[in-house]
Amino acid sequence: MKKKISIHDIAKELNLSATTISFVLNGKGDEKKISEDVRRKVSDYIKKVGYQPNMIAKSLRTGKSNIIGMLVEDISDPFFSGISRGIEAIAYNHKYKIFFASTENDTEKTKVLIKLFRERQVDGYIMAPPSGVEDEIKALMDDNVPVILFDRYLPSLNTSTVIIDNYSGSYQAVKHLLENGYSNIAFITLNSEQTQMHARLQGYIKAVEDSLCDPIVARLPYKSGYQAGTEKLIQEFIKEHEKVDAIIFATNYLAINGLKAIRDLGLAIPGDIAVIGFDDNTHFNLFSPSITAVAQPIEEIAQEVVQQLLNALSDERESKKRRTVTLPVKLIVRDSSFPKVKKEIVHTASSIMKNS
Amino acid sequence: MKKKISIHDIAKELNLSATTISFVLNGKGDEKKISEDVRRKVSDYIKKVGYQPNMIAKSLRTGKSNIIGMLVEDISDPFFSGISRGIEAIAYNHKYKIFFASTENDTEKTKVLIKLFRERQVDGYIMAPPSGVEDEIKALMDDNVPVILFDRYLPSLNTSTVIIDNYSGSYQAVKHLLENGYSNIAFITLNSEQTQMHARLQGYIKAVEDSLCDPIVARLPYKSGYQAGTEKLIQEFIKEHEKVDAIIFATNYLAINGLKAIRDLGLAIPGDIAVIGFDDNTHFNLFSPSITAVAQPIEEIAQEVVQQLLNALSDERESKKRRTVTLPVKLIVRDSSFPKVKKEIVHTASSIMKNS
DNA sequence: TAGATTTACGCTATCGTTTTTCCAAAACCG
DNA sequence: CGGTTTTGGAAAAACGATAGCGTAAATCTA
Repeated sequence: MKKKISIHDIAKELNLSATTISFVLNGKGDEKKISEDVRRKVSDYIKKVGYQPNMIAKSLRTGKSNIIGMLVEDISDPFFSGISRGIEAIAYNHKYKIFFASTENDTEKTKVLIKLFRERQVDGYIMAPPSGVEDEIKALMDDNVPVILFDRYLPSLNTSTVIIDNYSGSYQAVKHLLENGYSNIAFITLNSEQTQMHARLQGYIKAVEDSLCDPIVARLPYKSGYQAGTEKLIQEFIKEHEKVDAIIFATNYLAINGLKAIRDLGLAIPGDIAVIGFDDNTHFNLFSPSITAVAQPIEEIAQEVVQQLLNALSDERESKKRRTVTLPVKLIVRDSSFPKVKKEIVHTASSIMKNS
Repeated sequence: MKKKISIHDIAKELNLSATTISFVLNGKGDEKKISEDVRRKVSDYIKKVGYQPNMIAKSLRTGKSNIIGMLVEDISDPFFSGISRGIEAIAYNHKYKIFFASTENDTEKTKVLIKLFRERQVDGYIMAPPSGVEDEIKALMDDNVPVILFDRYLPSLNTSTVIIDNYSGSYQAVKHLLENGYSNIAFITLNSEQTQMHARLQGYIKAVEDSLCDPIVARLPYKSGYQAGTEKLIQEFIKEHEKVDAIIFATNYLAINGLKAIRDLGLAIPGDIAVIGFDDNTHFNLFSPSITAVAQPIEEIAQEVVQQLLNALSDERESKKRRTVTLPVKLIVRDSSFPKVKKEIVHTASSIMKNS
């Protein structure tokens, strides 16, 4: 590896002190009254030899790394990778780099990751945390390191948070199905106490109860591991609940497996079962039928998260303030929740025929 | 921010020298003959106060950052995020962290990113490079910094590379379609000279010519920006080529837009047009019909890339060797390329009827 | 028991910056 | 012209850890 050129090499070459080079480099020429002459000499030389400052040394000295640590559940999940993309782009414009890592929702792994990030002196954190890392996050905040949570939060902690209106998302979904003539609406979720999952469930329950119906809920094990397992479980659930005419899936992962399950059972959507997914997917409108979904505002989440973090980063006082922003969701109506009406008529007709 | 505890603080507290602490910390106790007694004292104290070494200082001193820079086209693209996920996981086990960034296939942005990474003394690079960054990559290699390319390579550069057998992928796709009775097979690709796109096109052309057919190729502008634009272009292409009975899309992005185009034209798959996508997608088997695709071995690519990089990183000599690994692809046959035979018969029958 | 060897650490320079303090010379001021 | 400011920059001390020597004390050797 070729010897990299340092600020001292430049100083020596130009018969100046490292201090002066540093000032010029950092645009403190005015403040520190460096003559135009020297400034130009320095800039020219730097350009000529292609000098690149050593950020590591800089970080060591200043205590700032200009790195943001981002912990998500799974970087290859479309929701998280979409948000990551947005965040990376904005951060890049503000001279921040992002360290991404996947927690896999594993508390221990997350702790290790936080430790790793701390060792690297990351300036701020963006996380979709698993439960069980409250102490670590608390420690960060106690040390005045900005932390922004998104997607979910930790109830016992007062943090800055960007979430979406999960409750309303489910509520809207149920209402929509009811309006379209579905009356036995099931909710398939994960057996998780994470806040976003909880809110989605509560929104569903409230909406169903408001309509004087009974909630029908399936809570699938969280770490089922194999997709096949999830699909099987959903199939069983559907078979055990014959009268269910609509299902809301609480996550994208569940929706995909649910669609497989429904397909493999030979059922029609929305003829036999209407479907709504939570968290939209680029491909949902290509499915046959296209899939109705509660869409999360990916772009806005990314923007809001970064904005909050940058604020906290730039202003000590600001970082003390903790605010929770709740972004609205949007129900994207497609064919999988098409009004049941027509179907009903046919149905009724055939029933009549049978009954007569 | 609370004052962080340093190795010297520990030394002072325990009446030892920083050196000793460092040795214990780095497991050089044996080599440097540190007594069990001292070792325990140090470890205990470290655990007690929760000391965390400052990687930045360490990096400055050692010249190694234990960071790998990874440049992909778009971190939110399923292909790239899938690979990133795999790479991150493996690297994590080897104490390496990854810096991800999206190049957006923009040469200038890529150059800036490489510069940014260099400033941070990144130990090694993994890239799916746009064209035009040959000089920067050359400079890295000249400085003995390991670089592994994947997905595509730069013909003018002798680098370590992990790619897939794009040529064979297209070839197999064409053969498969021919076997299933399709004879007017079009290829829709991007107007890009990137190696992977080029190989895919060549494989298609060779296969078509081997079968004494004429290639029918659409090269869509690379940066069409809007999806809608791409879809429109594909629609026009289809309308202009009535006899085409099968299309191979050279990328996932094209396949998705192509499917939309076909749907919006009211054409049936595979009845009117059979479809094969290059690069499989989790959702392709949920589409109706399910979509045949050439699948890339995501896991293997990630593994191979990291393995090569780790080798180069651990062994100076190894890093001089440049090898290109070509991984096989796999044609996943689904319904969108279902044999045309039956249809043909019906067709013929109806033709006869019409003609008679 | 003198000298050699081994054991168990310590000293200090160093990595490349930034930052605080300091200083000579020039400029200004009445 | 003596003293005060201003100008333009230098010197040196961090930042936190590591590495190359160095060395005192303990143990061994003959």
